[in-house]
Amino acid sequence: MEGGRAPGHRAGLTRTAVLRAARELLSEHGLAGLSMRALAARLDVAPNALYSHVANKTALLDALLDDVLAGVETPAADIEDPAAALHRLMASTYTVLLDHSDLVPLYLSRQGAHGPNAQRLGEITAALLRRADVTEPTEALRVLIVYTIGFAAFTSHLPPGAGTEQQPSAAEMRGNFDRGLDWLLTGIRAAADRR
Amino acid sequence: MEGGRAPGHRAGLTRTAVLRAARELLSEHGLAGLSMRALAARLDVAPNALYSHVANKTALLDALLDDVLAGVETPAADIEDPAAALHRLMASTYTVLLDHSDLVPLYLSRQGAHGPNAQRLGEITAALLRRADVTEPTEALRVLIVYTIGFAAFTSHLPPGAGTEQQPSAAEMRGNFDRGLDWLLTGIRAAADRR
DNA sequence: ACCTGAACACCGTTCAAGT
DNA sequence: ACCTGAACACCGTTCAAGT
Repeated sequence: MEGGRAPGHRAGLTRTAVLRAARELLSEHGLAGLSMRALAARLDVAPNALYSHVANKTALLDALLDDVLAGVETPAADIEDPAAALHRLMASTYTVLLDHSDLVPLYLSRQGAHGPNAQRLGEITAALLRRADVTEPTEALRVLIVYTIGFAAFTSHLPPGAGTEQQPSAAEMRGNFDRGLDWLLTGIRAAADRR
Repeated sequence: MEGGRAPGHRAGLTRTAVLRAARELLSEHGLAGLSMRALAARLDVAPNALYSHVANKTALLDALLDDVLAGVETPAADIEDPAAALHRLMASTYTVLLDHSDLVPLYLSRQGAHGPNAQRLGEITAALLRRADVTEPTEALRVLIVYTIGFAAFTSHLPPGAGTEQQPSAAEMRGNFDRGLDWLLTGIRAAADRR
């Protein structure tokens, strides 16, 4: 009687609740811990009840992937220095991906997300590349995306105590990412200037 | 009596035979089809018999990963143009990875292979970077490896009939890879020249 | 419309026992 | 040393049935 939106005695499961529980399960137990059965158990529901709210596990994961990208910091459309803005945009993407490192392997196996957030980021990046007079903005966009997700995938799989030659620390990888991003953007602009 | 090396009536399983069967299973049914049970069935053996020859599934996959790298074409140690040799080496790696596209996701989740073949390739690449007067050969090496495996991972997951804006064809991806590799090597050399 | 019980067709791995 | 039978503790998904 006090405003609860579930009138009856049913579980009152929601798609939103399913996705939230999936995120919690993921951050607590990793990708391996996110099974449909574990998810159902956490929601006090039979495993197959989930299929009333998500088509299947793949669809659930796709929704999770696109949601994460909402956290990427995007520059204003009329920013002065498009080259610097490109660096910041990719760096922010890298940060956000690593904040959800359990999901990173999935970005790779699906070639990124494809929901509304992913689409928006792609358009912003393409616009910046055009404003930076890059001759092949479509190719450069793909290279930057692959580079960023690939690097995040490598970094996300580091074991907790790392710092050897074979297993660099996350901080070292971050440094490598930034340096490589500079090299890439330098090379892209050199090609544009040469035209 | 005619030279068979298995004297008795046992299966006569070998580590080599297990690995070979795993490669066959992989190329025929993909990574999802490579289960320990399917592998045992193909070898007419109980599932747990495999554990006499490989420690577990992870060890089996690690061996598979390093084996593939034996196919990468390496330049002579005294090649004239180290920059061009670097491009060819990474391009050959990309080709070899895509020839075994089912394994590519595994390279990522384990940050490359770590067997003898992987080690040898790493040393050759590092030597080329030093000969090209790159100021940070270790960082450049990691960036190149991540770039190559990352790109292969993207390409390897393309659905058979591809060619749209969202889903480029494998040929387009190959072009993107080469262009991006040029950009990267250009940026790396620009940093070296600037010093 | 949403949820349950039960089942189907699988996994990787371990253990005790045989030869 | 190598293999088997049997089991343990899981998976994702579907189907028929209930409310």
